[in-house]
Amino acid sequence: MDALDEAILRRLQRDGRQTNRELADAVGVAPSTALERTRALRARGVITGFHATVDPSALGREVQALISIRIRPQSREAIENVRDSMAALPETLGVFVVTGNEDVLVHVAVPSTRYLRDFVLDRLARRKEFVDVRTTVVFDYVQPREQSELPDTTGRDHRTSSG
Amino acid sequence: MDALDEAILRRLQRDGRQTNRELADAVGVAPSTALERTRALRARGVITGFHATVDPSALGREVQALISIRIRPQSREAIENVRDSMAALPETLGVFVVTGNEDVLVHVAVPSTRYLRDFVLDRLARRKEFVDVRTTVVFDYVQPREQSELPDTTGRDHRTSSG
DNA sequence: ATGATCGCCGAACGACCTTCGGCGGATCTG
DNA sequence: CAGATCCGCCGAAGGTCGTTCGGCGATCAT
Repeated sequence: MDALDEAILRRLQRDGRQTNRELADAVGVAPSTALERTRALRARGVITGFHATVDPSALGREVQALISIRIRPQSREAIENVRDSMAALPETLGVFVVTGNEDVLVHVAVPSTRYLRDFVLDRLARRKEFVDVRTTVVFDYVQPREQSELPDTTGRDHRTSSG
Repeated sequence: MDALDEAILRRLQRDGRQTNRELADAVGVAPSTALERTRALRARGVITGFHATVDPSALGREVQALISIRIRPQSREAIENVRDSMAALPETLGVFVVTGNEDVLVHVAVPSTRYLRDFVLDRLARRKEFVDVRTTVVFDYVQPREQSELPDTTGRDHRTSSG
C-alpha cells in the first residue's frame, strides 16, 4: 500500500469503470503497471469487487428505514440466521450486527410507509425470536466512496487509561 | 424496467466490470442491445455509478462502529452540515439522517478501539452542537447487492387503518 | 390492411486490454 | 566499496472488446 496503490484505489472507488489507460494516465504510470497494481489489490483482498450502484428511489422505493431487532435467545446461530435471512430480502440494503440493547439493525428501502408498515408487522414482528422490533425512518443516507488508509497517528497520545 | 433491464441490473450489481459481451450473452441479447440498455439505465438514474468495493480490514481498519449523535439546534442547516462533515471524514463509511431520539447515525471503520475512543472523544464529543454521542460497536456488516424492483403487492391488503 | 414507430440485431472500425521480454534502481553480500 | 540479485516499471504487439450505424421485424394505431 504505497502512494500509487492509494491513488489507484481512490480513483477506482470513484469510478470503477474508467479504462485502464485513463487510470494509468491519471496516476502517472504505464497501463501495464496500473493493471498489475489493480490486480494485486484484488488478489490481496483490498478490492473485494466492482459493483453498479443503484438508486432505490429510481426503482420506486422512496422510503428508507432502519429496523432495530432484539433477538432471543441471543445465540450465535440465532443472530447469524437473522443476519443472513434479512440480507436475503429484496428490501434490504444492509445488515448490522451490533452491541447494545439491540442485536441487529436492518437498513431497508421500500416503496411507501404503508409497505413499510406491512413489512414490519407481517414479516418481522411475527417472528418468535424477535422480542423487540423498532423502526426508524431514514431521511437521508450518504455513502462517501473514498476509503483509504487512515493518516498515521504515531506520536499522538494513544495510551489507554489503564496504561 | 422490463425483465431485461432487471437481469442487466442484477448482473451489474454483482459484477460491474464484466465485459459487455459476457453481459449480453448472459441475458440473451446482442452486445449492442445490452450496451444500449445499460446506458439507458445510467441516463435514467437507476444506475448512479460503478465503484470498487474496498474491505476496510484489508486496510488495517478492523473495528467498525455506529455513532449516534443528537444535535442542537435541530435545524436543517445544523443537521446537513453534520451529515456532510461526517461524510467527508476518512473514517466514515456511511451517514444516516434519521427520525427518533438521535438525529444522525455515522458508520465508521477504524484501526482499533483505542483509535475509536480518541476519534469519539477528541473529534466528536467536543463539538458544541453535539449534545449527545453514543457509540455502538459493529460486529458484522453485510451488504446484499441485489437491488431490484420489489415484487408487486397489488391485491394485498394495503388499506390504511384510517381507510 | 397499411403505415409508422420502436427496439433488436450484426458487421466494421477504432480503441483497448493483456502479455512478455528487457531495463533501471535499490538492496544485500562479500 | 564493488558486484550480483531482485523487484518493479516500461513499451510494443496481438487479440479482444466497445461502439456506431444501417437495416430488419414486430407491434400498435389508424
